Amino acid sequence: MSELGCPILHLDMDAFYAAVEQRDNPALRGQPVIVGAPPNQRGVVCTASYEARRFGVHSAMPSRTAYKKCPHGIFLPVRMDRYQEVSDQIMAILHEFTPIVEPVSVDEAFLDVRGVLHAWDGDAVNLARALRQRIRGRLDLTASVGVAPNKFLAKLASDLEKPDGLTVIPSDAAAIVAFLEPLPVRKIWGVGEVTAERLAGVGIRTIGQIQRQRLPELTKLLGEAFARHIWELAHGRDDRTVIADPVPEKSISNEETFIEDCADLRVVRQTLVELTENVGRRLRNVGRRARTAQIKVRFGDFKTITRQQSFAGAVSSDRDLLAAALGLLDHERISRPVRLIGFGVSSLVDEEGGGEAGGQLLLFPDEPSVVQQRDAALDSAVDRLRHKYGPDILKRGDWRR
DNA sequence: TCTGGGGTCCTAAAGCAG
DNA sequence: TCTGCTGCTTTAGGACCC
Repeated sequence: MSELGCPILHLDMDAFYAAVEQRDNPALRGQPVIVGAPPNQRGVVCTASYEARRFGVHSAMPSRTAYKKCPHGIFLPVRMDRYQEVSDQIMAILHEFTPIVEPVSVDEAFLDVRGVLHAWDGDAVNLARALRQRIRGRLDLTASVGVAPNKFLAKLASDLEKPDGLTVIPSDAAAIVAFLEPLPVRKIWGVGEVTAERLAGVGIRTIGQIQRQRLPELTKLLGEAFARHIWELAHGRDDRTVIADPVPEKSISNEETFIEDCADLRVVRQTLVELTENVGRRLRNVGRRARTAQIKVRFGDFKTITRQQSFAGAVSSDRDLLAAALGLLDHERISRPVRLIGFGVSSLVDEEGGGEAGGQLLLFPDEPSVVQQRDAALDSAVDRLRHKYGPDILKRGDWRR
């Protein structure tokens, strides 16, 4: 657990996507705004404004269901670029308060403020108030903030008085245990539907019941590592630190759900080609190579399979990625309609170097092969064209292995 | 009845090597 | 040569998060 008196802040923007839309277009203020898939298509709600939530609409709900609950709702598409832009402005403001900021997502961050409290009379609540005021003043958006001795409690706190809330959990171990006692197990970060069901199966529904449970019993149910983790959290103990350095991505993927299940394998293949090219472009953009490629296929009944392949070395060319993607797909001999197709890469290494297995096997290790040089030049030219004129400027023809 | 997309992390099984 | 053990890696799947 972080030392008592060294508080951590968790900032969570209120209904972020919807709030940005309402701010950018004042005509939407006070309206039930629902950001996500259109109501007549497959897809879910990303964010609902508080006006829409009053009708029972919430994130992750199918858009069709949201429409039934709130037929007069204003459905808007996700404008991720815009939210990312506003997110950058928020993170810049957070950095005005402390250098130790860990973004969790576009609308959430942890702050370690122990080194800057002297400027706020030693009181993190003063800092938190100023932080919320500055975000509201400059960006016209509201945020909820939790102040607590560790990350888990700070996150829990920020959620308690949404929207526009400021909640403090003091550093008193006994008070913390008592505070957690009546809360449902789902409030523990990492306990989702499945784990909650499993716990309910042995009569555990509140955090207090976990506190009173013997660790070996919990281990039988959830496994060693996970049981200990949630047992510690249930007692309000969490020693994870706020990490300011951005962690490089460990995988890159792209997937698409068809508007209707697709029985035409040629369409599935063509979609896979486009997804793979997109992943390849992003991979090269961040200057990395992949050692593993994976396809994902979801069928009409929601059964999902993944198939993966490791490369002898690390690759980043469309030629290598497409060969892997289509090879994996063809190997499956798919004979029923496909709901979703996806492609992803993992085990990423830096473009140059990457260890002894970082590059591909070469006849002359000091210089890339002619084929590799040609592929890299081609990919680079295509990437530049697509960056300039959009992703649809070039379409690959009949791609064969 | 409906269930997106992009990630991370964990687990279990299987294959392989010492 | 066979068997058991252990540890590592790969693969597949699943839970969870926003």
